[in-house]
Amino acid sequence: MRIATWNVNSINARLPTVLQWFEEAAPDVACLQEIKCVDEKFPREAFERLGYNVETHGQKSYNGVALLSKSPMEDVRKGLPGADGAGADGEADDHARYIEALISGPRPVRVGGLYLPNGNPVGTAKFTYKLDWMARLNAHARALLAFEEPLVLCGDYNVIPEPEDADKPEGWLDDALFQPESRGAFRALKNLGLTDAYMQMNGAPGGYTFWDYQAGAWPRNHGIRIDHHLLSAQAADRLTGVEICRDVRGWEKPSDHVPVVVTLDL
DNA sequence: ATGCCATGCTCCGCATGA
Repeated sequence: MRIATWNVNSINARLPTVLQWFEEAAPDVACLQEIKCVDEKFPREAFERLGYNVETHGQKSYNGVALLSKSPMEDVRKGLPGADGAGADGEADDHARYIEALISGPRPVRVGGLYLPNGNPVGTAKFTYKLDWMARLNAHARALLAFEEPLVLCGDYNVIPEPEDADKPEGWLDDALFQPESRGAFRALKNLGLTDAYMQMNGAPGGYTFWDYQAGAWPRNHGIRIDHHLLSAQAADRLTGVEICRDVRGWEKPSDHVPVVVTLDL
Protein backbone atom coordinates (compact mmCIF):
# COMPACT_ATOMS: atom_id res chain seq x y z
CA MET A 1 0.00 0.00 0.00
CA ARG A 2 1.57 3.24 -1.18
CA ILE A 3 0.22 6.49 0.24
CA ALA A 4 1.20 9.82 -1.33
CA THR A 5 0.90 13.45 -0.30
CA TRP A 6 1.34 16.33 -2.71
CA ASN A 7 0.61 20.04 -2.54
CA VAL A 8 -0.20 20.60 -6.21
CA ASN A 9 -0.71 24.41 -6.08
CA SER A 10 -3.95 24.41 -8.11
CA ILE A 11 -5.21 21.11 -9.51
CA ASN A 12 -6.61 22.72 -12.65
CA ALA A 13 -3.46 24.69 -13.49
CA ARG A 14 -1.39 21.54 -12.82
CA LEU A 15 -3.60 18.79 -14.24
CA PRO A 16 -1.32 17.48 -17.06
CA THR A 17 1.66 17.38 -14.69
CA VAL A 18 -0.34 15.73 -11.93
CA LEU A 19 -1.82 13.10 -14.25
CA GLN A 20 1.59 12.30 -15.68
CA TRP A 21 2.89 11.62 -12.19
CA PHE A 22 -0.15 9.50 -11.28
CA GLU A 23 0.30 7.37 -14.37
CA GLU A 24 3.96 6.77 -13.52
CA ALA A 25 3.75 6.45 -9.74
CA ALA A 26 0.26 4.93 -9.43
CA PRO A 27 -0.12 5.41 -5.67
CA ASP A 28 -2.92 3.46 -3.97
CA VAL A 29 -3.93 6.52 -1.97
CA ALA A 30 -3.12 10.18 -2.53
CA CYS A 31 -3.78 13.29 -0.47
CA LEU A 32 -3.71 16.49 -2.50
CA GLN A 33 -3.49 19.99 -1.06
CA GLU A 34 -4.14 23.45 -2.45
CA ILE A 35 -6.51 22.25 -5.12
CA LYS A 36 -7.73 25.89 -5.19
CA CYS A 37 -11.21 25.12 -6.48
CA VAL A 38 -14.69 24.23 -5.30
CA ASP A 39 -15.76 20.58 -5.41
CA GLU A 40 -17.69 21.06 -8.67
CA LYS A 41 -14.54 22.25 -10.49
CA PHE A 42 -12.30 19.40 -9.37
CA PRO A 43 -11.36 17.25 -12.42
CA ARG A 44 -12.92 14.16 -10.86
CA GLU A 45 -13.39 12.19 -14.09
CA ALA A 46 -9.69 12.37 -15.00
CA PHE A 47 -8.85 10.53 -11.77
CA GLU A 48 -11.79 8.14 -11.99
CA ARG A 49 -10.46 7.08 -15.40
CA LEU A 50 -7.24 6.10 -13.62
CA GLY A 51 -9.22 3.95 -11.22
CA TYR A 52 -9.56 6.24 -8.21
CA ASN A 53 -12.43 6.96 -5.91
CA VAL A 54 -12.49 10.71 -5.31
CA GLU A 55 -13.41 12.76 -2.25
CA THR A 56 -12.87 16.51 -2.19
CA HIS A 57 -13.16 19.28 0.37
CA GLY A 58 -12.80 22.28 -1.90
CA GLN A 59 -12.90 26.03 -1.56
CA LYS A 60 -12.96 28.88 -4.03
CA SER A 61 -9.52 30.33 -4.91
CA TYR A 62 -7.57 29.14 -1.89
CA ASN A 63 -6.74 26.00 0.08
CA GLY A 64 -8.84 22.91 -0.69
CA VAL A 65 -7.87 19.26 -0.18
CA ALA A 66 -8.69 16.01 -1.95
CA LEU A 67 -8.40 12.33 -1.09
CA LEU A 68 -8.03 9.74 -3.85
CA SER A 69 -8.08 6.00 -3.27
CA LYS A 70 -8.18 2.92 -5.45
CA SER A 71 -10.06 1.10 -2.68
CA PRO A 72 -13.44 2.37 -1.48
CA MET A 73 -13.41 4.91 1.33
CA GLU A 74 -15.57 4.89 4.45
CA ASP A 75 -16.06 7.28 7.39
CA VAL A 76 -15.21 10.30 5.24
CA ARG A 77 -14.61 13.44 7.30
CA LYS A 78 -14.21 16.94 5.88
CA GLY A 79 -12.79 19.50 8.27
CA LEU A 80 -11.26 19.03 11.71
CA PRO A 81 -13.56 18.83 14.71
CA GLY A 82 -14.17 22.41 15.77
CA ALA A 83 -12.79 23.65 12.48
CA ASP A 84 -16.17 24.54 11.07
CA GLY A 85 -17.18 26.24 14.29
CA ALA A 86 -15.39 29.17 15.87
CA GLY A 87 -11.69 29.97 15.80
CA ALA A 88 -9.75 31.54 18.63
CA ASP A 89 -10.98 34.98 17.62
CA GLY A 90 -14.58 33.78 17.45
CA GLU A 91 -14.74 33.99 13.67
CA ALA A 92 -16.07 31.09 11.67
CA ASP A 93 -13.30 28.91 10.23
CA ASP A 94 -14.26 28.24 6.64
CA HIS A 95 -10.82 27.16 5.39
CA ALA A 96 -10.94 23.79 3.64
CA ARG A 97 -7.78 22.20 5.02
CA TYR A 98 -8.54 18.67 6.22
CA ILE A 99 -10.02 15.49 4.74
CA GLU A 100 -9.95 11.97 6.12
CA ALA A 101 -11.27 8.52 5.32
CA LEU A 102 -10.91 4.92 6.31
CA ILE A 103 -9.34 3.13 3.35
CA SER A 104 -11.01 -0.26 3.08
CA GLY A 105 -9.13 -3.48 2.49
CA PRO A 106 -7.97 -6.62 4.27
CA ARG A 107 -6.12 -4.31 6.68
CA PRO A 108 -7.91 -0.96 6.71
CA VAL A 109 -5.85 2.18 7.21
CA ARG A 110 -7.21 5.56 8.20
CA VAL A 111 -5.68 8.42 6.21
CA GLY A 112 -5.97 12.11 7.01
CA GLY A 113 -4.80 14.67 4.45
CA LEU A 114 -4.05 18.13 5.76
CA TYR A 115 -2.98 21.57 4.59
CA LEU A 116 -1.72 23.32 7.68
CA PRO A 117 -1.91 27.14 7.66
CA ASN A 118 1.22 28.98 6.62
CA GLY A 119 1.00 31.44 9.50
CA ASN A 120 3.00 34.34 8.08
CA PRO A 121 3.60 37.00 9.10
CA VAL A 122 4.53 36.09 12.69
CA GLY A 123 2.84 38.35 15.22
CA THR A 124 -0.45 38.56 13.32
CA ALA A 125 -3.78 36.75 13.50
CA LYS A 126 -2.48 34.44 10.76
CA PHE A 127 0.14 33.06 13.10
CA THR A 128 -2.29 32.55 15.99
CA TYR A 129 -4.64 30.85 13.52
CA LYS A 130 -1.83 28.45 12.59
CA LEU A 131 -1.17 27.57 16.21
CA ASP A 132 -4.89 27.26 16.95
CA TRP A 133 -5.26 24.93 13.97
CA MET A 134 -2.33 22.83 15.20
CA ALA A 135 -3.99 22.53 18.61
CA ARG A 136 -7.17 21.26 16.96
CA LEU A 137 -5.13 18.80 14.89
CA ASN A 138 -3.44 17.61 18.07
CA ALA A 139 -6.80 16.98 19.76
CA HIS A 140 -8.11 15.10 16.73
CA ALA A 141 -4.94 13.03 16.41
CA ARG A 142 -5.24 12.09 20.07
CA ALA A 143 -8.82 10.89 19.49
CA LEU A 144 -7.82 8.86 16.41
CA LEU A 145 -4.86 7.26 18.17
CA ALA A 146 -7.27 5.84 20.75
CA PHE A 147 -8.53 3.47 18.03
CA GLU A 148 -5.09 1.81 18.05
CA GLU A 149 -5.24 1.17 14.31
CA PRO A 150 -3.00 1.95 11.33
CA LEU A 151 -3.26 5.73 10.89
CA VAL A 152 -1.45 8.08 8.50
CA LEU A 153 -1.71 11.86 8.90
CA CYS A 154 0.04 13.37 5.91
CA GLY A 155 0.18 16.62 4.04
CA ASP A 156 1.71 20.05 3.84
CA TYR A 157 2.42 20.75 7.51
CA ASN A 158 4.08 24.09 6.79
CA VAL A 159 6.57 23.31 9.57
CA ILE A 160 10.34 22.93 9.23
CA PRO A 161 10.90 20.51 12.13
CA GLU A 162 14.68 20.90 12.56
CA PRO A 163 17.55 23.01 11.18
CA GLU A 164 18.61 19.97 9.12
CA ASP A 165 15.31 20.26 7.26
CA ALA A 166 16.34 23.52 5.57
CA ASP A 167 19.22 24.20 3.20
CA LYS A 168 19.62 27.67 4.73
CA PRO A 169 18.02 27.49 8.19
CA GLU A 170 19.29 30.96 9.09
CA GLY A 171 17.05 32.36 6.37
CA TRP A 172 13.93 31.00 8.06
CA LEU A 173 14.45 32.31 11.59
CA ASP A 174 11.76 34.98 11.28
CA ASP A 175 9.36 32.75 9.33
CA ALA A 176 6.23 31.14 10.76
CA LEU A 177 7.38 27.74 9.44
CA PHE A 178 10.42 27.72 11.72
CA GLN A 179 9.18 29.46 14.88
CA PRO A 180 9.77 27.67 18.20
CA GLU A 181 5.98 27.60 18.70
CA SER A 182 5.40 25.94 15.31
CA ARG A 183 8.20 23.44 15.83
CA GLY A 184 7.00 22.77 19.37
CA ALA A 185 3.44 22.08 18.21
CA PHE A 186 4.78 19.65 15.59
CA ARG A 187 6.92 17.98 18.25
CA ALA A 188 3.85 17.74 20.51
CA LEU A 189 2.05 15.87 17.74
CA LYS A 190 4.89 13.37 17.50
CA ASN A 191 4.95 13.08 21.29
CA LEU A 192 1.38 11.74 21.16
CA GLY A 193 2.99 8.65 19.65
CA LEU A 194 3.21 9.53 15.97
CA THR A 195 6.30 8.67 13.94
CA ASP A 196 7.77 10.88 11.21
CA ALA A 197 8.04 8.33 8.39
CA TYR A 198 11.00 10.04 6.70
CA MET A 199 12.99 10.09 9.93
CA GLN A 200 12.26 6.41 10.61
CA MET A 201 13.25 5.21 7.14
CA ASN A 202 16.00 7.62 6.17
CA GLY A 203 16.48 10.74 8.24
CA ALA A 204 19.33 12.10 6.14
CA PRO A 205 19.54 15.91 5.94
CA GLY A 206 18.49 17.33 2.59
CA GLY A 207 15.22 15.45 2.12
CA TYR A 208 13.52 18.58 0.91
CA THR A 209 9.96 18.66 -0.39
CA PHE A 210 9.54 22.35 -1.27
CA TRP A 211 11.58 24.86 -3.24
CA ASP A 212 10.26 28.40 -3.73
CA TYR A 213 9.54 29.54 -7.26
CA GLN A 214 11.52 32.70 -6.54
CA ALA A 215 15.19 33.59 -6.42
CA GLY A 216 16.37 30.40 -8.11
CA ALA A 217 15.59 28.30 -5.06
CA TRP A 218 15.35 25.05 -7.07
CA PRO A 219 18.60 25.29 -9.10
CA ARG A 220 20.39 26.43 -5.93
CA ASN A 221 18.70 23.65 -3.88
CA HIS A 222 17.44 26.15 -1.32
CA GLY A 223 14.78 23.71 -0.18
CA ILE A 224 12.90 22.82 2.99
CA ARG A 225 11.23 19.62 4.27
CA ILE A 226 7.66 20.56 5.18
CA ASP A 227 5.54 17.75 3.67
CA HIS A 228 5.35 14.94 6.17
CA HIS A 229 3.72 11.59 6.92
CA LEU A 230 3.05 11.02 10.63
CA LEU A 231 2.23 7.39 11.47
CA SER A 232 0.56 5.68 14.39
CA ALA A 233 2.55 2.83 15.93
CA GLN A 234 0.39 0.29 14.08
CA ALA A 235 1.30 1.96 10.77
CA ALA A 236 4.95 2.60 11.66
CA ASP A 237 5.37 -1.11 12.44
CA ARG A 238 4.55 -1.80 8.79
CA LEU A 239 6.50 1.05 7.17
CA THR A 240 8.87 -0.24 4.50
CA GLY A 241 9.72 2.81 2.42
CA VAL A 242 9.65 6.57 1.91
CA GLU A 243 10.26 8.24 -1.42
CA ILE A 244 10.54 11.97 -2.07
CA CYS A 245 9.85 12.43 -5.77
CA ARG A 246 12.40 15.18 -6.10
CA ASP A 247 12.73 15.01 -9.87
CA VAL A 248 9.14 16.19 -10.30
CA ARG A 249 10.29 19.70 -9.25
CA GLY A 250 12.30 19.82 -12.48
CA TRP A 251 9.35 18.95 -14.73
CA GLU A 252 7.60 21.48 -16.92
CA LYS A 253 5.19 23.77 -15.04
CA PRO A 254 5.91 22.17 -11.65
CA SER A 255 4.27 22.74 -8.30
CA ASP A 256 6.64 24.27 -5.75
CA HIS A 257 6.11 21.07 -3.68
CA VAL A 258 6.95 17.51 -4.80
CA PRO A 259 5.08 14.28 -4.03
CA VAL A 260 6.16 12.18 -1.05
CA VAL A 261 5.15 8.50 -0.95
CA VAL A 262 5.27 6.04 1.92
CA THR A 263 4.95 2.28 1.51
CA LEU A 264 3.17 0.25 4.18
CA ASP A 265 3.20 -3.55 4.24
CA LEU A 266 -0.53 -3.84 4.83
C1' DA B 1 15.86 46.49 1.84
C1' DT B 2 12.98 44.69 -1.71
C1' DG B 3 11.49 41.65 -5.09
C1' DC B 4 12.11 37.62 -7.25
C1' DC B 5 7.57 33.48 -9.19
C1' DA B 6 3.01 31.53 -9.59
C1' DT B 7 -1.96 31.14 -8.81
C1' DG B 8 -7.07 32.78 -9.05
C1' DC B 9 -10.18 36.42 -9.15
C1' DT B 10 -12.21 41.48 -7.96
C1' DC B 11 -9.23 39.97 -13.86
C1' DC B 12 -4.63 44.13 -16.52
C1' DG B 13 -3.81 44.92 -10.32
C1' DC B 14 -4.65 42.63 -6.02
C1' DA B 15 -4.32 38.97 -2.28
C1' DT B 16 -1.98 34.90 -1.03
C1' DG B 17 1.62 31.85 -0.61
C1' DA B 18 6.37 29.99 2.15
